[in-house]
Amino acid sequence: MPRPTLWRSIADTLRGELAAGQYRPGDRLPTEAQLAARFGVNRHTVRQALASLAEAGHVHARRGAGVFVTARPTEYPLGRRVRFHQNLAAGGQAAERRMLSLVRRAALYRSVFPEARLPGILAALEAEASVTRALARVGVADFTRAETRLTAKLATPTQALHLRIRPGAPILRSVALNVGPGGQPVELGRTWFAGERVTLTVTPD
Amino acid sequence: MPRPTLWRSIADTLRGELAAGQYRPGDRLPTEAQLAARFGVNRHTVRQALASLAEAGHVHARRGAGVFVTARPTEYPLGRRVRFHQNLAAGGQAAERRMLSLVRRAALYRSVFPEARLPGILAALEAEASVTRALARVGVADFTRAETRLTAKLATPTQALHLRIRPGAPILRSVALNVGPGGQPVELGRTWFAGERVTLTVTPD
DNA sequence: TAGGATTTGTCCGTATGTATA
DNA sequence: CTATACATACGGACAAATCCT
Repeated sequence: MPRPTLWRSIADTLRGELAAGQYRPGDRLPTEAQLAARFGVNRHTVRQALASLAEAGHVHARRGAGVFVTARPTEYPLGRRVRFHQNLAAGGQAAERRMLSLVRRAALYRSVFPEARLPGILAALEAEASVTRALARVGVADFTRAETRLTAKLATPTQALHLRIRPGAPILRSVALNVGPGGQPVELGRTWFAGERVTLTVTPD
Repeated sequence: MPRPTLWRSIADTLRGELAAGQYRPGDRLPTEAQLAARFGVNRHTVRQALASLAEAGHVHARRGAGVFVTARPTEYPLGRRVRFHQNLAAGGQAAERRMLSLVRRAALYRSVFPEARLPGILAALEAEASVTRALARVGVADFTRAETRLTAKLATPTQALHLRIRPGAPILRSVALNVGPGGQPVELGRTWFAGERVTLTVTPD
């Protein structure tokens, strides 16, 4: 449990008001100065709270305009076409970059590879930053997800550190079995998602 | 394209040095004060640059210890080529029976039905114990899961009571949109699973 | 084991720039 | 053009965690 700080409690309060529907998607929040006056703190303290809400995808700020409630919480679709929703934040390319950076730190993974079946996979993994490219290097041109198991856990301190959430926060654990074209297992991947930031979306074909 | 700012250029410089291997995973960066002196800026400006690197998963700070290079960049493991299917509904296979049995002892339901589209659904729900049979009674012979959104949460005291877990335990929230044969929405079902007891399995068709 | 030095985290205040309304 | 509102950058002070003697 993280120590209660001013900006954290302010963020919690605002998040609660967002969840309660006090502000609806697209609404503009009070200005930073107004919020600072309301909570009796410096404007920078409010900014830190707003920054955490923006990081979680709940709001987004537009210079000169205000801080607006994000249309929808962060979603990650698991459908046949894995694409990021662009209507997430009404900002265009800036929103896209923010989304990508958000995703990049919203999950942890640990994979197990069958070295007996895939000679040279370890060297390939060291040479390539991408698992996909490493698999391609040892002859697995394509792979598909054969099974995914999902469960909810609490973040350990180590996981919280890497996911940039607080220890004990809810996380989503995914264990996925990826198989090659012939159905042979090529990777058993465990992934931990920051549950408060990520929503997995499953859609049938 | 973001305007070049001081903290951005500092972050770019540091990111370049990380990429160049000047600092290796696990290494400690110079202190904020040292970096501030090196770049000739205020400590807070360095902090903003470091925050952006931390957000991207490149470094992480430990109070009293320093700022360290992240062991492994947090790469998103779900590639765009990975296809997901979902087998939690519409099949009547063994997976569904297992699913239902799990649900019975470890999950809570709350459903929303479009009464305007389904006249008599409320009466049918009162008469039938099964949602499926209630829907059949008002003319929806079959329905499929159009979309499922999954996220991890913490159990509220009320949820904990019903799920027989402790408050604050991890739970898996599922929001499923069920549609009829014509694609019309027939049920929006929210389900909370006891995360420590339940594993959802997603398998291709 | 104790305590002081180091280092990051939080909070305040002020000033100025830049985009928006 | 003017006023508003967020963004950046400066500065100082203290708290909290860690490290080292």
